[in-house]
This record gives sequence, structure tokens and C-alpha cells, in this order.
Amino acid sequence: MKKLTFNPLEMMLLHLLQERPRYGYEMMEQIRQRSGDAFLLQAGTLYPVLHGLEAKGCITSQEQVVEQGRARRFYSITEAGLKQLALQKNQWEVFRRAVERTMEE
Amino acid sequence: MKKLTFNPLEMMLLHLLQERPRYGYEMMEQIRQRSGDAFLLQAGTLYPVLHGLEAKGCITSQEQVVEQGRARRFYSITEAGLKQLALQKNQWEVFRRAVERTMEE
DNA sequence: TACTTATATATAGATATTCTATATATAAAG
DNA sequence: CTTTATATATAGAATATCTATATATAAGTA
Repeated sequence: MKKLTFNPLEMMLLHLLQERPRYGYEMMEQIRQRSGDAFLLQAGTLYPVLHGLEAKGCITSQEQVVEQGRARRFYSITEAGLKQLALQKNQWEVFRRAVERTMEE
Repeated sequence: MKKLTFNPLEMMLLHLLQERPRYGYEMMEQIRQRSGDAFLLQAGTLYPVLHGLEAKGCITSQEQVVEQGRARRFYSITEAGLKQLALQKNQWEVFRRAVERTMEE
């Protein structure tokens, strides 16, 4: 069965990491800002998804020790992650068009 | 927290019923056809959602007894359902734009 | 000083939702 | 006689986000 919902979180995270390596909190802020406050992502939503993406081999991470403030964990996209991003972009288009066609007539 | 997902099912069902009263199986077929086979809705997904919409007062139903074949339960949209449809159309636009803005930059 | 907000990551548990499987029932097609 | 299409329904599994909480540092404010 094809999905009736689309979860853009993974797609948006992979997109942000495709631009450059980033850390979690930064991605939360980027998503909030770019979406015009539509997606107010919580930490409890973000980090489990990042861990899942890492477990699937879509991203890798390394902690960067800093003198000021708390240490940041930087994530980078992998080859598998780039493929997954392309797949999800395609699925988003299919989903969006299907909704719009259904609402048209 | 604003939702990161959008469930188009209720919106699509209310849209179909805003056109005219329909029965469940008919709506399954309409959604499949209009979406270009993207949404292959199962009975086990549809009927609980219809029951939920009825419980919320968005739709009403009446069984139509027929001589041939199994009886059909026809659903009609209510005033509350029309308001809910307008709300969900707006939420869909917000969701769609937010995803696209985030993926743009 | 003390409190709140912002930065930064993390996990457990509750909630919501769909998906799978199954059940019932009739009619047409092979 | 078996499969497919029509037609509705529910229980239980699976998936996903959301809420709440915990830890830790720094900056701003009353």
C-alpha cells in the first residue's frame, strides 16, 4: 500500500546536510526559519531521527570539542544519504501531485 | 508544536463529500483514480476514519437498502464538516509552502 | 544573587495514525 | 468452483511524532 502521508523531516534534514555538515540544534533552527515558523521542531523529535539516519548509514557524525559552551555533534551526509534524499524528493513530488489532483475535480 | 506531517485523508474525504453524498467504497475508488494510483486506500484505513469524522460531527450517514448487492452507507457533509474542510485546505497550503521553502535555499 | 532564556544533546513514555489481517456478504466472471 | 469485484467493519501490529524530562553551559535580567 502506498502511503497517504508524507513525513518531510528526514528529507529536510538530508537536504540541509547536503549543503554542508551541520549540528542538531543548527538544523532545528534552520528548519524553523526556512519554514516561516511552520515547523517548530523539538529536540525530542530531532535527535531520535538523526540517530535513525545514522543507524541506516545515511549520515555520519563526529563530536567537536569546544572551549566555550557545550560540545556539538556535527553530521555529514553519505553516498547512501544522497541516494535517499533523491528518493524522498521524488516521493514528495508524487505525494504533492496526488493530493492536488484529488482536490482538483 | 506545529505538525511536521500532513494527513490528507480527512481533507480528501471531506472534499469528495462536499461535491455530493457518497458511500465508502466509492470514495476509495475516487481517491485511487484521482491520485493516479498514488493513494491505494484500504478498507481498514477508510472506515475507521469515516467513523471518526461522524463522531466529530463532520459528516452524517444513512444506510440505503438495495435489492441487488450489499447495502451501501451514504455519507453527507455537515456545516461543521465544511468548516473543517476549509481549515484543512488552509493547513495543507501552509504545510506545502513550508516544505518547499525549506527545500529551496 | 537568583531566575529566565538560549544553546546543545539525549532518552523514555504517551499519543496518534496508518497498515495488516481478518471477518462477513453478494454477484459476476472465468 | 474458484477468483475477482463490490461493500462494510473491527482488532491488533507497526510506525511516527509529541510531550516530558534530564543534563550542561553561558548570557541576560530583575
